Amino acid sequence: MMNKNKDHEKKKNKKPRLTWSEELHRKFVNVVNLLGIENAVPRKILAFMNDERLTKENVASHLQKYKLSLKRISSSCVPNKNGSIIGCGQFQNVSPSDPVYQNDAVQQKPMSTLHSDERLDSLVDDVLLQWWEDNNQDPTDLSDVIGTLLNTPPLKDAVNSNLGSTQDLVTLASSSCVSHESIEIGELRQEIAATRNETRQLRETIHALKAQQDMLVQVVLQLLPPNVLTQQ
DNA sequence: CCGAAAATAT
DNA sequence: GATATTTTCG
Repeated sequence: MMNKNKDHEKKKNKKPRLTWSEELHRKFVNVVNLLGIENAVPRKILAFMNDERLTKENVASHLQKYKLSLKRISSSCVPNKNGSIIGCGQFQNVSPSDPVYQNDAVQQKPMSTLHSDERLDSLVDDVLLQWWEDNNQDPTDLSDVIGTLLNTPPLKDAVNSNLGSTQDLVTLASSSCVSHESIEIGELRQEIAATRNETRQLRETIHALKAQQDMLVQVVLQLLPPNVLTQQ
């Protein structure tokens, strides 16, 4: 009808172009990790995210891009698997400026080579505190509450690796203490033991919570297929 | 409904 | 021109 009326000023019933803020993306990744890339299909993701801003198409589109980025990353880690010729000289050629690292989650925790003390601190400050912080946030947001734990893939690994290095910590601390002759080695040991114990408890808590969440996810998934409201 | 590809918008 | 997001298609 309207002559040369471009779609410009037409904001009738059209939703404005969605932009995936970091917050939205984080939520998205949370849910995807929660469901597992396996069952992460648009409808379920949408239901779990439960965000009025989103439409199934939005999610589908973002999922497509997300999978592509995952694909790129994994393939750059495992160049090939052909049991034939061609010496495996393939090097990773994904520069830090690669869009993959800038746009999509998949952030690596740069704390794998820190020294014992720092590692412990990192564990507490950078991971666990983060976790608590996130978990204590607005408990009305299902996706956030549920996703937080799994949201931080580095969490489990970080905890385990640090837990594993606790032994080293003990020996390290002991030796350095001995060399400085009698500096309350007893207290030190105690402290170490306490920390160790604390860490163990935290790990247990995390395991428990994860189990709870996994269970919850299963329940919701069972409840989903029928006809959960999915229209926006 | 899903995922991939083509079309647009930024 | 490159990306991000939307729309079309199978």
